Amino acid sequence: MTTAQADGWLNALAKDRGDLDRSSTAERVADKLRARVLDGDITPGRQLNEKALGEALRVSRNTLREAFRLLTHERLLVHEYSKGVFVRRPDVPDVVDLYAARRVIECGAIRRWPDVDDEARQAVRDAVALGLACRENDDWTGVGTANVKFHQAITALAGSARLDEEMKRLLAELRLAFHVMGDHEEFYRDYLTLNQSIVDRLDAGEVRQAEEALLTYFDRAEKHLVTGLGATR
Amino acid sequence: MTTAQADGWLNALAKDRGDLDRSSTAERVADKLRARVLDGDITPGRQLNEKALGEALRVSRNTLREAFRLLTHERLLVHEYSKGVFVRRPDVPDVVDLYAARRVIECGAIRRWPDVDDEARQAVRDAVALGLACRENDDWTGVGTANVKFHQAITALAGSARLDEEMKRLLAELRLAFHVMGDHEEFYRDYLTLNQSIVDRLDAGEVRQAEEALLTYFDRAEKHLVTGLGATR
DNA sequence: TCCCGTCAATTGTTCAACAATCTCTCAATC
DNA sequence: GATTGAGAGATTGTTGAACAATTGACGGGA
Repeated sequence: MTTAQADGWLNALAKDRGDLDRSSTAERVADKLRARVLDGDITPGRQLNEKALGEALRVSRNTLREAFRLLTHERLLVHEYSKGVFVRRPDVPDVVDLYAARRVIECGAIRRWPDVDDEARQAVRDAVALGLACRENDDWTGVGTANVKFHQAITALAGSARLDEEMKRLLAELRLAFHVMGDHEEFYRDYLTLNQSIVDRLDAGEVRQAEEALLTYFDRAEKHLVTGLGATR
Repeated sequence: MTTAQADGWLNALAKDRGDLDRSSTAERVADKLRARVLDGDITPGRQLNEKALGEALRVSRNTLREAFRLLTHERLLVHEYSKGVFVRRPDVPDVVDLYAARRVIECGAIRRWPDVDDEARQAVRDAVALGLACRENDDWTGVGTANVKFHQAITALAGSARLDEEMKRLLAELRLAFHVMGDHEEFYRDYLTLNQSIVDRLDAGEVRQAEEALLTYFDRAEKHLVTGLGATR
């Protein structure tokens, strides 16, 4: 047996284990593609050619196809048999589905507010503060990512890593929808103040009202996207 | 243009389109493996050897690896770099995480009861009825699957296909946990009566009480699994 | 205009090969 | 006896090539 002190070192090391986990080539390729897709560099609906992409990234077709599989399961790509993979292009039913899911998950999570530890709560407050700071500097991209952080922090209140993962996927998909209709960043202005009011109500112990405000946010954002997408067809 | 009658044929055919969608070999392989894993034929923790499995199923390693990717994303398998894939073996933190997610999703979904159409409600009632019928015949496996159907029907109240998919994954993972501790089917007896009371309260318009009963179910099931899993180490 | 082959391009699938990595065994050492 | 190190064998990671199957576009003919 080791000493208690040695155990402390071991535990500390165990925390860093993640850094040691090498990733496969397919995962690294997926990382690169994911970034391109989420930044809108590869526009929704566009096909990803296996041969061309494989040569550009210097990986074999097999490895590239593994990366495609990963991103398809993240719903960033869609796979049509014998046709290839395309960047997902969310439509109106998709958006409705996504917000139905968000309403359930985030409203369910926000109710846990009184029960969770303060670290989780602080993450929610920090996200709003970050958004305010970014607005101060007219950094609207920053406001957008802060908004994503806010909703991830809300989800984290539930205390489920699996739910956090799913929310990450849902938000990524919504980002695609924004790209389809051409990201009008000024809308974040409204959302930011709404987030602020949600936190205020939470801190005032008015969880029920905070949930209502959250639902208002969802209604507004959903309508925003639905009308925006409807105009593109 | 075709006649209205021809359009009727077309619409009828369009419904069968799903059957025509060929699935890739990898997906069919994944289907077979999924069934084996969920039935407990391949026990949690066991490694899946690429060469041996590929020869047994008569598919190439590449195709098999694609199937592995699919099941890994469904959380039925875990992939360790340079080591291979293993049947997931949920532990106590996994179970806690899973139930945290279920609490949020299913409680959020059940609140939609007053708003949803009757078809969705009937699915919930049918699942309970199916469970009762199976118990009548001492078909405890059937009671188990009816219980799964019940919770899927609850989730479906939210009206999000994405949420339904996620719940399917969560429940599959829980099935693995049951296999780890050795499925004691008699426990379903309690769950069935609890489900019954949930439906009764819903039909009485007592949504709030139904949610409480659901939470009771989660607490009991979680404790059941946690103690069961704790005993295995 | 519509129908129907033809053909090039792309994807689906398999195979073989080699590199990288892990695991097990067996000594050697302290 | 416990630990360390080297080496062999097995398994996975990745690639490139090959061929079959499918798609989509092009153009000829009615």
